[in-house]
Amino acid sequence: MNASAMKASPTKASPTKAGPVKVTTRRRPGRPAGGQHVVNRQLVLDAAERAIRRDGPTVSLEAIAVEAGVTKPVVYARVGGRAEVANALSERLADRIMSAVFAAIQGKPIGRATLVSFLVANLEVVAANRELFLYVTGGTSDDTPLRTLHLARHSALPLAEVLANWRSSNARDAAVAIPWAYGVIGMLHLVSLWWINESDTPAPQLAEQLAELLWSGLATE
Amino acid sequence: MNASAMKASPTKASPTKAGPVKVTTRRRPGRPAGGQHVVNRQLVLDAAERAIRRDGPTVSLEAIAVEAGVTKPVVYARVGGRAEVANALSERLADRIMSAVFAAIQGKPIGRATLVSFLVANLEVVAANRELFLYVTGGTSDDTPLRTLHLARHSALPLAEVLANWRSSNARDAAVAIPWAYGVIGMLHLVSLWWINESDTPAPQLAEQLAELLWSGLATE
DNA sequence: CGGAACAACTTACTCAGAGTAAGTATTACC
DNA sequence: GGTAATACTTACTCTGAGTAAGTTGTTCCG
Repeated sequence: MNASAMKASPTKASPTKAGPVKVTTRRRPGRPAGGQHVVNRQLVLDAAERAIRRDGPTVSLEAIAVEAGVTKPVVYARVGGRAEVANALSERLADRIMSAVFAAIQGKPIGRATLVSFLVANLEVVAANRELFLYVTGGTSDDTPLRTLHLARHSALPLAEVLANWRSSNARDAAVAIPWAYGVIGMLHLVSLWWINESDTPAPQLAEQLAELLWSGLATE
Repeated sequence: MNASAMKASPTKASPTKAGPVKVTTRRRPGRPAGGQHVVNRQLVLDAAERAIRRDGPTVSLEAIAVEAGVTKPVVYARVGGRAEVANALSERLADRIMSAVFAAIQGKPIGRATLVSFLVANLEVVAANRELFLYVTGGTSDDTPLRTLHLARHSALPLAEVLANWRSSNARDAAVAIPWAYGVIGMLHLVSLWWINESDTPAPQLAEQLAELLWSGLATE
């Protein structure tokens, strides 16, 4: 389909000089006046997000470039190839999750209620960034598993630190912190994937179920 | 008949590889005698696994076909495109994991020791199928997240059934079985990914750490 | 026994998208 | 005003997925 290539261009820089068409027409070559980039890394990534939300996880870099109002080499200059775009967006999503999480549990002591807040915040951010989540966890790149790890690390390491401190202050072995953190993030990862695709359980209820597993464990007595 | 000279060329002697001269001679066209396929679905998938182990998760379908001693359209006829190859291999890996798991916990009652056996079996199969694991969890296809779900489902649903029965027999709510199953599988998924890439903790020790989380939960007292 | 029909392939293509080399317009500097 | 630097675009190459058309041997029927 070539339609996607020409989709986002509103006007093809019409030669009629009817007026100052300030639309997101593609920049002309040449060094700009301000000495600054017109479309910086931030804006490219914003455009990438928009394109992903619109076209799903299979958007091409070309489409992202068009959405940003530039051409492919500019995307390469600002952020890099497909893998690096995905990595950058991974970090964005991880940061977004971490902000929501810390906002949700700020000041609270570690306990079951805090755990539920943590889980709900996670689920809600994923739900609000569905296409982005699918993009960074799948996409079309070669290194997906490594990027999954990359994304996970951004969530897991802060969590591991919290866990390690907490365990230490309770006089318990802190060596479990890292595997536990990856475990919890992995749990959230797959449950989120299942949830946004095949379940309509409300987030708080799902969080309660997960909290029951994580807080009390499987043991019945 | 114009090209009697090129008839005898066994293969194109792949220019890039200097590997094993195993190169199975490609079949000539024509209906075979037995009326059966010479290279069936099973053999194609075997070849795919071999190619993945040799070339890593980025093998092309072409390379898989060559490894199988056939050409691309045969691969398409037997198993399908890249996504379907990956799905089929996902099921293979999931079955392999499930066999190991059931062999490990057969007959044992559900308890902490059984949980550890379950986890160790999982980790060991993943470690023994490292490249395959990376292929099915990453690969290069469009639908990776959905295939991840596909792979996970093959492990999660049997587990969910076990959990549901166990919860019911203990007079506890069985509705948590499905989210818990996805949670446990997701935990194993990401921990495995982290483990085979960045950790050298022995499998039994890692399994113990995870078991501590899953069995007793985070609660300290 | 001699075709027509068919089955199982291979060859050779199309198509899309990632990544890059070369060209062009604009500004800055001396 | 001319030269260098800069910020782009155009236009390419290259790889790999997926497919259409051709080729060779087998079977079935008269």
